[in-house]
This record gives sequence, structure tokens and C-alpha cells, in this order.
Amino acid sequence: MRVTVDIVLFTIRDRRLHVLLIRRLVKPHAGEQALPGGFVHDNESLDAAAERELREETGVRKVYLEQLYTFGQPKRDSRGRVITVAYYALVPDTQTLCAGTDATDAEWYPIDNLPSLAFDHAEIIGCAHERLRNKLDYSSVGFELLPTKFTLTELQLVHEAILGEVLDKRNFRRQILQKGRVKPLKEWRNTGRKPAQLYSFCG
Amino acid sequence: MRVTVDIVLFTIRDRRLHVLLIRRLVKPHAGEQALPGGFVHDNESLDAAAERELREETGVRKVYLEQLYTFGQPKRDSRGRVITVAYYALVPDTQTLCAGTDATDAEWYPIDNLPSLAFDHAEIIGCAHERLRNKLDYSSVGFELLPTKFTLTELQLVHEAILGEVLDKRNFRRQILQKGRVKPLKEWRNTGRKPAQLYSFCG
DNA sequence: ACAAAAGTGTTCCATATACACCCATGT
DNA sequence: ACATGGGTGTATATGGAACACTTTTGT
Repeated sequence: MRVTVDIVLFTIRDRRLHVLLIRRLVKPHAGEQALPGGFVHDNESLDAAAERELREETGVRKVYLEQLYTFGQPKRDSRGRVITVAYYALVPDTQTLCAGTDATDAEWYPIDNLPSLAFDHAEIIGCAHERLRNKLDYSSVGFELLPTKFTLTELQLVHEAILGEVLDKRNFRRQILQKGRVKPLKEWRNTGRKPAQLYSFCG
Repeated sequence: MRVTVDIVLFTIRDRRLHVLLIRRLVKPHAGEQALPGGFVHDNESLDAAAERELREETGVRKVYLEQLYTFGQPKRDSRGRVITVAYYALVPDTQTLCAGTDATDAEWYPIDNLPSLAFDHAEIIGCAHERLRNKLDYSSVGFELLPTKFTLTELQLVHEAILGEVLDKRNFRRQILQKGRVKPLKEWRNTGRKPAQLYSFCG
């Protein structure tokens, strides 16, 4: 029995939640779009395999990474019995990507407009999106999609992209500040019109 | 790479949360206590493997069963690389158990007084308990530990056993009834003193 | 009669929600 | 001056938490 890891890498671009997909170069499903991932090596943990595959196929390092679910239907891979341990990962939009050797054309797709996908990867993405939505208000996942310094409006846009609904600005800010997980900096970002105060995440 | 499933089977006995453990007959860790589980067959899904192992090793069927997490540290099994997909399962105390062929001495242990365990099974149980606690108030896991007809006091004892704290009777009953997931029956249980009304779970 | 568990309401506090205007800046 | 996004407060509704006594039955 063979074991792979697949990673649903999320980011926010243009106010929408996006997922990174690669175009497979090898069989099966060559030419189709799929999640980054690959076989787990004999001497590495599952977490390490997910990190490595993400690095190899997308150039992404040091991201938030969390195990999601293990998919093991007998017929899910035509090569024989392959189960996959799915992960999801979060990066700010600022990271640059580079395609690796097993894959090419790593590209971001908005989660509400995905192409058809290899294997059971569409199901995996659905499962990852649900997890992300659920963890948004009791964990730090919202911050992992932003750079270390961010404005509260940027944070709100992240929440809106994940939840797929618009939030009230005043209520959002009050709730975030009450939770005490952000601290205001003495810096302002003066892009646009009125400068916006920057905040950083604190544990 | 080999793949097993392990199952944390919970029940409530004597107002306390218990876990079923077996005594291993084969190496490695022969003679030690462990979770029921075993290798996934080539043509069965992970869920089916968990169901089968539970049936073979404990005689339990048709229980609530949910995938928990996949544990894959390289050194977790001395036989070589074995990853395990952990499940947890819930049965009412009324089910009878019978030990199977790979295992013997299937026995219930209170979760706050476990013996030392084979492999990383202590960690798996901790993870299962946490999941159970978290799902208690937004899912139906509380009902899966009871027979189809139960009194509200019995349901409260289940919640108290899982959470490890005593709850206020009036608040508990109001909350349960408000959620609308139980319906009162026109039956009363007249064990003890004053008869208690029976309820059943409705999706 | 009494022991034992069943059943039942109200008050208070904290948090969620709905809602609209002024401010600071760049063009 | 004006367009743009930044920033702020209040009133109401809802859900959670604390709290004690009466009822029904078997012995």
C-alpha cells in the first residue's frame, strides 16, 4: 500500500480565497490539474512529507500547515492502492512561487471557480474549505494569510473571503480587539487615502 | 509502507468515560495493552477496515465511527514503517463484547486511569477525547453513547462524563430541549423512585 | 415518614447584532 | 472640492450562568 500527501494551499488574492493547483506531468491524470503532493518517503513523518512536497512543487516554505483528513477509497488512484493524507496550508499573497520538477504551471484558482480536478481532489478542497471556515473564529488561521503587519481592513477582507459573506466593520473590529490576539503598532500604512494603522498578531 | 487503523472505542460505565483496550497477543508489544486495530486490506476503504477490525476484535457492530487523525512518525512501530489512521467510535454501555482472535482480554478502562499502552496509543486516546469534548455541543455524539430511549438525567451524565465536570440540571435541560434534537416519548422509566420521562434522539 | 431522584423559572450578565456618520488624505 | 477608505458608539436581542424548592414514588 502506498501513501501520499496532498496539500491544499490557500491564499487570498484580489479579495477572494484561492487554491494553488499544478498541472500534472506524469501519469495518471497527466495534463490534468491537481493538488501539489506526492509519495511519503520511508524515513520522514507525514508532516515533513507535506512540507517537502510543498517546497518542491511550489517553492513555498515555513507556512502554516495542518493535517486535514485521510482519503482511502480503494479505487481513488488507478495506479493501485494509494491512500492520501491531506493537509491544508496557508500563505500570505506576498510569497512568490516557483514550479518544481514533478509539476508545472502552478497557478492560483479562486475556490468558487475551480477547473475539473484529478483524483478526488475536488472533495479534498471542499473538506479543507470547511475546516478553514470552522476554525476561523477560534484559532489563528485568519492571520496566517496575512503578512506580519496588516491593517484591520485587510484582516476583515480575509475573513470575508473565507466565509463568503460581508461583515459589519464596527462589529468585526470590536470582536477582534476584544479577543486580544492583535496588538496595534505605532505605524501607519499610507497607501490610498487616509493612512491605516498597522497591527500584528500576538499568540 | 504499511497502513493500519486503530479505534478508540468509548462508552460510559458507572458515570465515567471508558475506553476499550485489548491485550496484544503478537509482537511487537506482545502482552501490552493497546487499542483494537489492524492492517487495512487491499480492497477495503479505511472506514470499512475500522469497522471490520472493531467487529473482529470486540464483536461490536453498527456503531458511530469517525476518522480522527493519521499518525505517521517514522519510528512509531518497530516492525518498520507503519502509519495508522485513527478512528474513534461510540457505543452505549448495553452492547456486549467478545474478544476475537488477534486479541484477548478486551476490557474497559476509565479514561482517567489508563494503564501504560503500546505504540503511541496514549496520544491517540488523548486526541480522541479532545475531539469528543469539542463535538459534544454541536453534534450528536452525546446520543451515540445511549440506547435509543433515555432519560434527560442519563443524557446529562453522559455529558458530565465527557466534560469531566458537573452541569446544572435546569440549564442543561433547557439547552437540550431548545436545540430540538430530542423528542419526549409518552413513556416513563420507573426504576428507582419517581418515574423519569423517556426521550429519543431526532436527527 | 422519609429517602431519592425528577422536575421546574427567574434574574443577571456577557456577547452578538443592527445601524450611520465624521475624518484624514491624495488627486 | 471631492472621492476614497479609515475610523468610531449605542441600543437591542439573545444566549449562558447562577441559583432552590416542590413532586412523585418505593420502602
